[in-house]
Amino acid sequence: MERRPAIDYEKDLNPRQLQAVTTIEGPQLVIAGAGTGKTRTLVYRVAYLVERGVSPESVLLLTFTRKAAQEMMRRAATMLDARCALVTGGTFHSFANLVLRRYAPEFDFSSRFTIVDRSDAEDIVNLIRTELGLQGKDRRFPRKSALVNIFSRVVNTGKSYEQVLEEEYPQFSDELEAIAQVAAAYTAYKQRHAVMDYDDLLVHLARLLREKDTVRKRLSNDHRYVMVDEFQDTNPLQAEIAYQLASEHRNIAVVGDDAQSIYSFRGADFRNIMDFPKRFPDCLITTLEQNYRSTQPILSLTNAIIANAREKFTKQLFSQLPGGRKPVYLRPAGTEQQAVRVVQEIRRLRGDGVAAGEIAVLFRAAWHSNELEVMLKRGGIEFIKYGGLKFVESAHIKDLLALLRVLFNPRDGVAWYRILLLIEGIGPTSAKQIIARIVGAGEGFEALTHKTFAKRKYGKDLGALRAALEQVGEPGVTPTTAVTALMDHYRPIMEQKYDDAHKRVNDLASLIQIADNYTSLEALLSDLTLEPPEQALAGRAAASDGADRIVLSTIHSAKGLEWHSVFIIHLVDGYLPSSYAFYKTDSLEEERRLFYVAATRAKENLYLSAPQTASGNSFYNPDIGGPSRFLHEIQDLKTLTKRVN
DNA sequence: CGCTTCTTCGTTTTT
DNA sequence: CGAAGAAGCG
Ligand SMILES: Nc1ncnc2c1ncn2[C@@H]1O[C@H](COP(=O)(O)OP(=O)(O)OP(=O)(O)O)[C@@H](O)[C@H]1O
Repeated sequence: MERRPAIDYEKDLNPRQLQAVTTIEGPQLVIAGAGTGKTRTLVYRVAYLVERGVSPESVLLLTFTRKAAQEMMRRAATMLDARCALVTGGTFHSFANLVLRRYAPEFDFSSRFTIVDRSDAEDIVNLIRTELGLQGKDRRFPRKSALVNIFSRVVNTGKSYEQVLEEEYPQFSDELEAIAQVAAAYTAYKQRHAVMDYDDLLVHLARLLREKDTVRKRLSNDHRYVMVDEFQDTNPLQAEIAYQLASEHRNIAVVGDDAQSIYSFRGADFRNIMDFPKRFPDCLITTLEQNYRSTQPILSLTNAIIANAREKFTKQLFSQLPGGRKPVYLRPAGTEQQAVRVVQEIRRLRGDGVAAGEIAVLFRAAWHSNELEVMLKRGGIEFIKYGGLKFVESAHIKDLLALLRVLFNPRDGVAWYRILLLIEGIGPTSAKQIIARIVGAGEGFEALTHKTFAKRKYGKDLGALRAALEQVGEPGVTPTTAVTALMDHYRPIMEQKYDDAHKRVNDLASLIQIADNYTSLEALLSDLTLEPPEQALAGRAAASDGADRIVLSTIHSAKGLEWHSVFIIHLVDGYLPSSYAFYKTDSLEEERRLFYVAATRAKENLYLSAPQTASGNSFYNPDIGGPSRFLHEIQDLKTLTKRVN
């Protein structure tokens, strides 16, 4: 076992952190501002537990976002010795997936379920909507994306359909009954076809814990120490899961910052964090005020940003890090000049020896970096972009994945639908008939060569499909073998379908690379949905993995991370805050917190860029105007920042 | 079934 | 403005 120097807890932690780390029994809440060492407290606590003989597998670390989960698990793994790499954890969704693979049969669900992403969910809902004949020319029925949104809102907020419709979709409140009907059919479909959407993972896990006492006891006893990072981002469903997991021992430590709550759109409420002490009146509450990430000039600005929030628990932070430069305030003439300016500044930082991986550009919405990306490419600067069209969302990858999915779960109706529509001569009607035989009549692959279909003009193609699937489907195939074989089947189809097939072939090849890291098809498929390679498609082929590159990220995805130098671009009313939030107080408050999260990512350098003119999304372009109101409202902006051209 | 043409509608963030 | 959906034709 690799030896690392013993941890000196008293040296590495301040007294309050130390108390939180060494209090290992019972409930506790750490509520503290950005960069005060909340995650550090958690990972030291992991080491402390393991050092005292707690088995690492019984320590469970959970959080909502993938990036924060990765960061948390990565930091935990570097502690103490190799044992710390064995702690369980990740996102709530990935944990739910693991548990449900084992316990789904408890509620009559197949363990070999596949996980559907948003676009699959929309496709299913669309099928149902057509089948139920709910669209009419004079009828204003929600489109598929709205329906899926509504369903998800209901699940994540715990509100009723009635309430969600009234509050968020008043234009559809007449359709309550029909919407509920679609929802019921959607649920039935998912059970019949053994598929779960993202929300189902949480719903089913919560239900399992709530209703199956023996399972709850067992899981709770398996995970004697439950810890949740970024607790302000958990919604009621996730909070319930955490509480149930701790039900047998009450060893639950949660850390969070109400000022960084930015996921209300999926049911998180920053006030929820205050429910913890209500539920556990005897809990230890730790607050932290010293920031160890940023220099004082940056902190003075971020304190000023959050000071304008209406409601907040956390206090002013201070830093003892030496030196530091004032945040730079840029006012480029337009968005193109902004991109040029940022590239220029990045070059300067690189010249000064700042590593590329220590530089990040943050923004509100994925498309805000489009211009900058062009400029960076032109300048030969490599970058990683988080957000935007992902590798697994491109049509050809989805096609190939559909083939893998039916191999793993032959009942997966959406996957079949996608595969069948690729065949010339098969449209929605034939596809449904064929699927009815495969799944409904339980015939499996054999249905593909059933005499009804064999004599139709696409009979030969169905036969070839069956042969391809059966050839791979031998027990014990490795994911690599499966992907390679199905790629041989799919490639000619792709070449016929897409003009730019020669480019797409590279992506299929990267899928083989990815598959190489897996030993089971289940793990490959689950990961590709739950933790897909999040790099946008564009950069994939060019960039060698692990290379040190500039990061472009949405603010949401930057949560929990830190960089030496951070740029926040498009600090313009209409972008940040998003014009969508202008007229809702709560949303505006959340937009401010978003700005706060972005600014608190910076260790040494912070650049704020507010272009003087910014054309919005061309058509829907209201109120995009001056610098962000969150800059305006800061009284001492002039002294807190350095204006540079 | 697969194609074209016309109309309508919503617009952000994540798993 | 662009995507989704309705409608119509061969
Ligand atoms: N007591 C300490 N001594 C030295 N460095 C510390 C201490 N506490 C935290 N740090 C460092 O400060 C930085 C921020 O810590 P950490 O990421 O744990 O904060 P956080 O509270 O989780 O922040 P956020 O809420 O913004 O994600 C890290 O680089 C961490 O190593």
